[in-house]
Amino acid sequence: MTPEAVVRDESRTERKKREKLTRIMRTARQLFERKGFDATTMREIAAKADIGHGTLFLYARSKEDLLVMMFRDEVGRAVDEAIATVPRRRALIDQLLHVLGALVSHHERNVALARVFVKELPFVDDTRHGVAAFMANLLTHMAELIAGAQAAGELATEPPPKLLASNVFAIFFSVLQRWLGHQRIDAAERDSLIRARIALQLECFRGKTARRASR
Amino acid sequence: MTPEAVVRDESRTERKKREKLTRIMRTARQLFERKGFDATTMREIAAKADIGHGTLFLYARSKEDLLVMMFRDEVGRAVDEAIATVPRRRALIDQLLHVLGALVSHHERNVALARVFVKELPFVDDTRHGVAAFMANLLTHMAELIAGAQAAGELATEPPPKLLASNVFAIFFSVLQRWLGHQRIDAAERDSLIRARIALQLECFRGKTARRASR
DNA sequence: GGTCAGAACTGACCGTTGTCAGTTTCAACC
DNA sequence: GGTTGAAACTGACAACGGTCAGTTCTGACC
Repeated sequence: MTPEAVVRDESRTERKKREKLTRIMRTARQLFERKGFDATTMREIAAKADIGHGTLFLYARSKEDLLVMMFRDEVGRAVDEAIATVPRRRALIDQLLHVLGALVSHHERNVALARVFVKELPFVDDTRHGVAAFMANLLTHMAELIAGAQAAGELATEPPPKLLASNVFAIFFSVLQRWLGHQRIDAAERDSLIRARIALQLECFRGKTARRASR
Repeated sequence: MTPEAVVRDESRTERKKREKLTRIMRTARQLFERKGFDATTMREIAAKADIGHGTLFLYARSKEDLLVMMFRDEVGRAVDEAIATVPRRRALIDQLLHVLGALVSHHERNVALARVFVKELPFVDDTRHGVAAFMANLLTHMAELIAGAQAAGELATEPPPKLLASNVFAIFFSVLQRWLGHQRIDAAERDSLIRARIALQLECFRGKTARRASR
């Protein structure tokens, strides 16, 4: 099924819905970025998107939901690009940080909005927007990088890649939460913490070559 | 300074404030537990605590804040007790799970409230209630358990205990978020995930005896 | 092209949280 | 015990998010 076919198959209703959603997302992005999350009202977004404000709640269950949908799109694209440009023949940790760094970079563009996103992320209802799919995609690719390092002998083969990827992401995410949360740490400390703590999880499983060299 | 001295030094204003806070917390706990978080209103809490509802906002910046204050107290006590009863001469992971398990047990009493708490925890303003102190306390004691295992030769001495404790907690917390968040996993899966993933972080640093035995 | 079921849409409405200008209470000092 | 400045308190108020009964649109079928 080509994209054209998809578009052609679309009924008028479906096309209008899609266009409306696009309009909503663009408007929301503009307002959230210009005025901030709290200062933007759902009524305002609806008015600027030229729909009744009740309609807006058919597309996003809540204001937070709207922001998560928006971020999921943007962050998803950023991560996809980062995955496509992972440097080959580099240490595993640098490859992982290449991907996770893309996430950080995106969040750095607007810390206040990122805070809301990161706060909601673990709690959104995944049946609506594809947050679960986004996470699954990210973890799968991280697991592939890990499996690659295992195949190359950089890492011991015992730990299941998926489980290790989950741990690495959990560690990363906790630093992200700390950065965006109450404890105001600066960018430098954030980055060095991310590296040090992920290294602590990977280090132990360093391949036999690496381990012998270090002892 | 004995507690009596503290009480004696207290002015009438200060005593009334303290009593009012106690009354607020007790009332909030009752209502939150009976009716749930959303169904309880700030006006209702204020009325039952016999204060103007504007006053309530002098004691808790928001409704979420109120819940966090309440949980911080309860969970703090639960953790302190767990720390005091850590089994000696057991594997490190069992000791850590003894403490973290106390947290889980408490949250199991009311999952809906725990969800709000866990969602807010990384983002509360730590200058008000002692959330930062609570976390510092927990991480310090976890680090002590780790240092103990290192001294006993159960664990390699390279990893800084504090850093390792942070990682263990991050991993634990991510499973907690997943349990309370969108992906509904059951208690059994939650517990086995917690154990497996923390083991993955600790395993690598198993002391020389243990490592030799396992190879 | 007429009919109809259901999907999409709307805005008046509700109850909420959180604010703030004005009021009361308090303790320290004369 | 009178004065006073500040801290604690209050509830009318504003503005918001979210709901839902009623309305409009749409496309499938005869």
